[in-house]
Amino acid sequence: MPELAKRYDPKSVEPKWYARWLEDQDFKADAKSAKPPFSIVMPPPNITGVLTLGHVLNNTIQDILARRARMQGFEVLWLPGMDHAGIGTQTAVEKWLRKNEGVTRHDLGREKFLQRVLEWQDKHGGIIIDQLKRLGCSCDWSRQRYTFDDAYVRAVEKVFVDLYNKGLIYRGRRMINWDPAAQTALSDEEVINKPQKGNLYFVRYEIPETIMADTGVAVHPSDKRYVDLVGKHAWRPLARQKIPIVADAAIDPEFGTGILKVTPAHDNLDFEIGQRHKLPVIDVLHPDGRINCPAVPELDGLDRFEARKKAAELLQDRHLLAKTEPYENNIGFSDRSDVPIEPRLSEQWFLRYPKTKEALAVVRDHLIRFFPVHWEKVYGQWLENIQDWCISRQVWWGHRIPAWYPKKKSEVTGQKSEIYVGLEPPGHPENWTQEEDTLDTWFSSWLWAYETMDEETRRKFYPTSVLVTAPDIIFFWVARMIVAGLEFKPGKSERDEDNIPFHDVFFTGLIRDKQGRKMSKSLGNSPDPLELIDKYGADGLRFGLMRIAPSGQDIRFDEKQIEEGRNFATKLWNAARLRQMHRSLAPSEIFERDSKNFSVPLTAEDKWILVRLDAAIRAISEALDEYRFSHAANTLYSFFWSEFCDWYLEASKAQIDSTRPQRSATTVAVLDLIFSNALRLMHPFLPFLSEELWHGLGFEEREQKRNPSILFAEWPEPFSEDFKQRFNLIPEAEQFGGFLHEVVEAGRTLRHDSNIASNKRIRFVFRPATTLTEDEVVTLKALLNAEPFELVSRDWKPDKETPAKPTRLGDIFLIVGTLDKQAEQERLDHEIAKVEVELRRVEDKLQNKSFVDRAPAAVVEEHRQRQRDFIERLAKLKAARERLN
RNA sequence: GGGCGGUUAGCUCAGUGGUAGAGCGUCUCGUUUACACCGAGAGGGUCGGAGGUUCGAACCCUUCACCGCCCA
Repeated sequence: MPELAKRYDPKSVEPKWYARWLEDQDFKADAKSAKPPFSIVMPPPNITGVLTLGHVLNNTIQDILARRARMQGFEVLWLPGMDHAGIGTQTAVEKWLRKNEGVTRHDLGREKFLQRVLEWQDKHGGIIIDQLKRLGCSCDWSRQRYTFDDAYVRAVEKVFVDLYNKGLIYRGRRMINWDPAAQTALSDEEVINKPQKGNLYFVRYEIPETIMADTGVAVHPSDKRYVDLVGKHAWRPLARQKIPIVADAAIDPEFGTGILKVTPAHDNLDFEIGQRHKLPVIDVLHPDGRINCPAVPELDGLDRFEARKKAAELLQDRHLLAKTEPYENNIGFSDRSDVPIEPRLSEQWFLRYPKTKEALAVVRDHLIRFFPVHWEKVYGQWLENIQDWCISRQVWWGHRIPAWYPKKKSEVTGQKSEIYVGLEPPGHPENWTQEEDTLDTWFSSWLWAYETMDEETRRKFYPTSVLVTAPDIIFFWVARMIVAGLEFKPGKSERDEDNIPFHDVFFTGLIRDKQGRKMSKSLGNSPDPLELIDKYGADGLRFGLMRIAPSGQDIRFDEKQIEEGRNFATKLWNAARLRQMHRSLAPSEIFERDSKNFSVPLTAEDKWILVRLDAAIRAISEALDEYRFSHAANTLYSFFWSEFCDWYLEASKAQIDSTRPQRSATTVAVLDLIFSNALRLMHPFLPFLSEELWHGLGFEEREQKRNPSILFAEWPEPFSEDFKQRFNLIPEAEQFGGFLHEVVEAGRTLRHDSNIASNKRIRFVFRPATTLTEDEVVTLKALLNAEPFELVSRDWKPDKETPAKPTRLGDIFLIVGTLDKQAEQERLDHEIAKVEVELRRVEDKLQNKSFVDRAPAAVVEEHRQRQRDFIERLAKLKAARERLN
């Protein structure tokens, strides 16, 4: 084993190992393997996207799951890929073209424009894949997929054709959400409701710019004020015309005047009212949101928001506007372009969702488990109120809808639809025009869980084990994938459990900035993960992020926490260096010897750290089983740093120097056992550094026969009962270790309170209440930096001015020349006060008869023990205080 | 309006009925040959409010307040 460099440098470690893993094809999944399968499909990032902290969070979690599963002996497939992101990519390219060439996509025409998008994709696409590699993602890159792969496109088209033939996809003229900026229809899920301050125009001329499209006036049927008016007509003031007054139960008599003008073409509710009363539908908007109404020249051509003001003015001028009141209501905004959505009547393609009942059932019955579980309810509510999905987009960059319309109507005969839908274009293509629209990007990604796999891969790895995603796409993607799995049945049987896309879904939190704001490009509050990797290493970034990623909560990001991740990596590195300094001491195999009769005398510290390791293994495994990543990371952190480094490693220095060879050999063996387990526990979180140290400390030769990489080392298991018995690893051993540490802490407090620097050797006297072994004395001496460390008998009495502290193993005294009497008095008074408070609380409890009678005996005994401890401690403290007088 | 989270130390958060915790920050001391990206020590909280259940509540129940998210 070569000597480890003095300082940890991620840059010289991380690329080296990633290249090696790729070279050895360690991430490649073998569909023919006999091992049990574990699979994840990556939520595909956008082809032109760059790595964000959200990706880092999401993919680190997936990598942790994949790496741990590999160590647990699963055949692991982590399938990566990318999404074409229809509207997003098209908008980006359009923007670039407008800025740099001053042309629109319409100037270029469909074919040329798509050519430009492809060029753009080749130039900017796939950057994120390299970034994921820098993060350490152990994906099977040989299976990387794209929603525009030929086979994938074919699959999307086939699904469309099949659903059409089943009657689940249809074309219809309906109210849809129109995005005037992107100029396309959107699905309901792509509309975000935001409260907006607006004006309420009386009589409820809330949006006066579309007043020309009003085709009726409605009141509530039981509204006495207006009941006489029903059936009569009113004059529409702009584009003057007679319109009917109707009664409809949907009107809220309390709202405004209780009279509603009905604009069927531009409001969902109005459309429904219009349908009920057979009111005409007049569309007065251009697709880009400008008014289209030559009958009112003052408004025609104006933008919808300018038109609103102008229309109010016109009404005002004609004395038709009673009043305006400020008023707040929810306005739908486009998730894509963040402009207000315009409800609009339009001819679009829709999907009537199949298998909604089944989709509800598989989650309700926990065939699919959600983590955290409360997302089940959100999912259920969406499915129960589901509306048909508008799947067509007036966008060019996407999967073109495989539908054709006849050029001449006369050629069409019979009642059969005039539309041809099929995988292949119709015969005599010259007589047909293909549908211009493309499909919603989510209509392609809902097949992602299985269309990314070939037959053989699917047989082995579908359904996937777990999906890791952010909760904001629970409807867009998670729910629709479940529906797709149940409808298209890609599994090995017809049964639901073979067709669900995943068994578990883990929802991550959203990453927010320090102030709790969402990260966004416009706020510029999103740090570049690549810069963070440069600064702190990928391991540092991963570990730092995992420690603050609670399940089910949003995450407040603070770079400080990534710094802590880096610090932990450095701590690990340096601890390994300490072990390596003693590399002349051959690794011992005492823990591997199988004979039940074999045993070595372990010190209290040895036993203590081994019990703590056992607890850490247990806690980390349990936490990971429940997707509690921050809990696992924090357990690792405190075990390795606060327990192993702070106590055992320090104590081991004295033991390694022992003149008894067996003692130092045993210490080395314990050190190695801890390192071996800790490195393996850390590997999913810190893949690079754990691999580096696995080799640096020589574990690749000692523990692994088949594959030298830690990637395939065995995931640590809690100790067997046998093992614990053999080495006497019992709770009492752990407790005793804690008592020893209490002595050290007491001594250090005395030292500090007497202003003696920790590096100064000083005389301590210990008056034990129990027998200590030689090893324990050596340990105490070393940890206290005592010289000398004197053991005295029970009748030893300290000088008047000797600071003392009682502990459960005995009393410790610091021997100083002169004592700061006042400071010592203050210290003792403070401590006495604290113990008195504690004692009073325990005694109050014990004096409560119902507590003693009704609480479990063990709890009562525990309190009695505490009472005895406090009384003894108090007596000693008071005696020490007396001496000072 | 309906639903879901949250409210614990200055900050970020753990803590599923029995001694209130961690990291960071603060204060004091220290470069003892693993580590100053470090070590040692200290201070700091009536667990959002009010009721209730219980021998015992940060934790369970009811209710209120405030913050955030989703749906209508």
